[in-house]
Amino acid sequence: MNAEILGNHDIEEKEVTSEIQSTTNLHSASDNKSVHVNGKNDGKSIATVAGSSTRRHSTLEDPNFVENYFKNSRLHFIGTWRNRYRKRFHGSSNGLKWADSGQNAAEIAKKSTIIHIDLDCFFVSVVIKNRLELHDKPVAVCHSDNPKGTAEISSANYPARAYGVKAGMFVRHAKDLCPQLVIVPYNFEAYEEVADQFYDILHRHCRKVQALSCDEAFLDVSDLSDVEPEFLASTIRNEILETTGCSASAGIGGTMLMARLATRVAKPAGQLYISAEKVEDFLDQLPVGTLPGVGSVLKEKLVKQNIQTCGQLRLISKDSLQKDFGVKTGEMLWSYSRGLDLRSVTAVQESKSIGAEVNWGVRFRDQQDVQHFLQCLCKEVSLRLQGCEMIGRTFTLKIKKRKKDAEEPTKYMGCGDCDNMSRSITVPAATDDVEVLQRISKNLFGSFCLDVKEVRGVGLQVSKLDSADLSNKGSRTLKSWLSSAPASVHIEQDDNVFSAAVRENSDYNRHATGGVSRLQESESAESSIQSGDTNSSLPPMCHLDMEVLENLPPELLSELDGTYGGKLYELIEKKRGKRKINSSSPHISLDGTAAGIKELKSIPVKIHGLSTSGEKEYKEPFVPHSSIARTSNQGTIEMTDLMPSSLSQVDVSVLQELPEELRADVLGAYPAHRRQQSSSDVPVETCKKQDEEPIDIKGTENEIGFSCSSLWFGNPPLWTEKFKVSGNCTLEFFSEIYYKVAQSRPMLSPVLQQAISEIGIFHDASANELDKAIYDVCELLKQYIKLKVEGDIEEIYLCFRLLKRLAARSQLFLQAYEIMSPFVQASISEHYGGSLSIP
DNA sequence: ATCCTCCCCTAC
DNA sequence: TAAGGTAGGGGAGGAT
Repeated sequence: MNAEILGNHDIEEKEVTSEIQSTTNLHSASDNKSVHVNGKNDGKSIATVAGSSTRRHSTLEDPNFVENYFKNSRLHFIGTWRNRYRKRFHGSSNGLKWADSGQNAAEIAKKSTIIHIDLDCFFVSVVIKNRLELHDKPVAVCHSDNPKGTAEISSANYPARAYGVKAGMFVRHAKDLCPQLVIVPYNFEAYEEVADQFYDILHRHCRKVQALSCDEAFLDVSDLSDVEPEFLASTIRNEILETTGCSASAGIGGTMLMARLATRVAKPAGQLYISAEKVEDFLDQLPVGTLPGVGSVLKEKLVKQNIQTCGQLRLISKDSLQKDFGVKTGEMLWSYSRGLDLRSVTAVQESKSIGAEVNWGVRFRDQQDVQHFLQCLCKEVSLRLQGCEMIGRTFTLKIKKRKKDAEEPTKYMGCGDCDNMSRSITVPAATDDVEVLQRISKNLFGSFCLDVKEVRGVGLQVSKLDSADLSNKGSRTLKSWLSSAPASVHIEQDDNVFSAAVRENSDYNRHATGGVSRLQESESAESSIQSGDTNSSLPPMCHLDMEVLENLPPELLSELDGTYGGKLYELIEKKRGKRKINSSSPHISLDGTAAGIKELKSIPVKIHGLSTSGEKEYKEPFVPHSSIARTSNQGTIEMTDLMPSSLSQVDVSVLQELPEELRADVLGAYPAHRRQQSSSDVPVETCKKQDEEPIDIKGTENEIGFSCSSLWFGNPPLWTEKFKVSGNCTLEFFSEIYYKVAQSRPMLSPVLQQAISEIGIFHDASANELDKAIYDVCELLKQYIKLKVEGDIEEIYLCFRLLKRLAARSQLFLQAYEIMSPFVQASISEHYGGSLSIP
């Protein structure tokens, strides 16, 4: 596509070349399509006919807004075209893949011949290809023909362009320029069909085809020495015209850069070959803005330096360009201005991210609207991931928020002038699961602390992708981890953990206690937190403590905002505004919640997929980070929370300051996976008494092949007794430590940590005894891994880091560590399809 | 140095 | 009324 699309009206009318615009109601099954024109053009275009009076244009009125929106979005069509193409042609006999020729850059530059081919004003041409009577009339593609409207022209044919009609222009403006302009609606189905024909033809003539868009491709014809490139281009163009009814233009050159530049000149319905000798002349007077990669911003910068043409650009040294525009950009400018381009024609690359966003028609009244929208968006993203058979680990939520003084946008239902913000989180195991996406996006949204009425756009992007079939298991496990809960607890599937917990009072108190115990990770933690009376009503907003609010985890804050009818964020913003803060900065000034957000962003444990390696993504668990450890007088919290929305993001003292019912809500909102984890912190018998699903620690052989007997059974667990009488002083020592630090919290990590802090160097026993001790420790670890691998991988990670530290001081632990490392990897791999990296 | 996140810019 | 998406790349700046 060349560029006729886009163009942001509210800002400027930018010249664009692409032609892809779209049109259409075609796929929509809705019975109320609009029809703009019926083949007449008597100088008056025919107004849109709406079939139903209840057309819905915003998130406020249409529960299926997201879905419908994408069906009708031209930009969505363009944006997703590449994926459709990939599916259609990838692996087919057309063979998008070819072996690397192994040429070096210089050879490529010398010998290559590239053809760039591009359909002329694609979106218009396709729609009018069978309507000859329109061919010499000015025609544009647009959603609506209302001359007063703010519908955007998506593509205009050449007669229309002669009047100055351009893509991106509002219809009313276009009609000012050209009153007889004929408006035709999009026809996405036809675009797909023509694009398929187009690529069929290209593949028939050339093996090396790189698809740029539905109407634009590069062909590397260097190997086709028996065919004259110009003749080939002309053959292809003729075939395209005959088959599709649409004209195409072609550029031919020694590099992708020159081929593409040639096409611009060749349009419409022509072709141009730029030989090596003519490159310099061609570039000399070429405006810098014409170069690919130079958009409006860069062009402005260049023009400010009085650099208008490539000839002028060539006079600047590479160093200077790199200094002014960055290393890569400077290099690009330097090369392109000389016609140099080292890129080679390649098949579609692996995708690095998948996402969906909506910045039109987004209007929310309250938290509920937001949640519904996020749900739909997550569903969409999840489906796209599944469609590509990908899963991902990093989730980025993008928000458009009305600028402080921005008025209602000129464009109907547009986003207008907005501040953009984005936040991301990386989780340990990749997923495509819609529920996980929902939970995560909800948290991320909460972290922005927005007045929902100001939101004008929302997008969710998933990156750190992995192939779904490789890591299937990991995804399942992550899902079960996130959504699991003790059997007796009913968790709302509508992801409203908050209200579910409040309804279920008894469970809720119990979990609240579990939550507290989780918070008291340090030795001398004391708890004065108790659940409050949940029956009392919420305190008036004016009684809320701002600091307390701002330290709540984002999810909870957004929940609370909901219970206050969406007024809470407004209040916070207002107070914050008074305190100072440059809220006009697009660089988010959410410092009030920064603590929680920081936690959200850092994931201490990471499993990297089988295909990735060498990633570093760890947070040192022993270094207390963020305000939690800093401000808590309850001791240090060692591990950050794996998942968003954890109570561990909250300073305990903050909890204590909360009004009782809020505190109860906080504890009730404690996420499901944490509750389970917490309950597993409770001695096993206690769990049983409470009728919770007992943790399976009885002697079943698991898949990896060890007996999971009972070392961790009981409180204190059996191993402590066994170690106490082992006769090995190190083991005895561990047993003692357990009683000292872990009795209230039967976990291994505090024991290991304490061992590290109490002992400098371990005095290992004699060889004989040592073997026995190693065996005992390994057995203990094995059973512990089995116990924790599903529900608390962080704990395993932490233990192994500690173990590694112990290994430096003790032969016993060194060997245990070496023996257990492969074991823990196998276990992690089995459950998550990845490995645990212990730096 | 090298990584990461949060942007912005660009193409289509 | 109208459907301002999607994805890659790069730079700034901070963490390690």
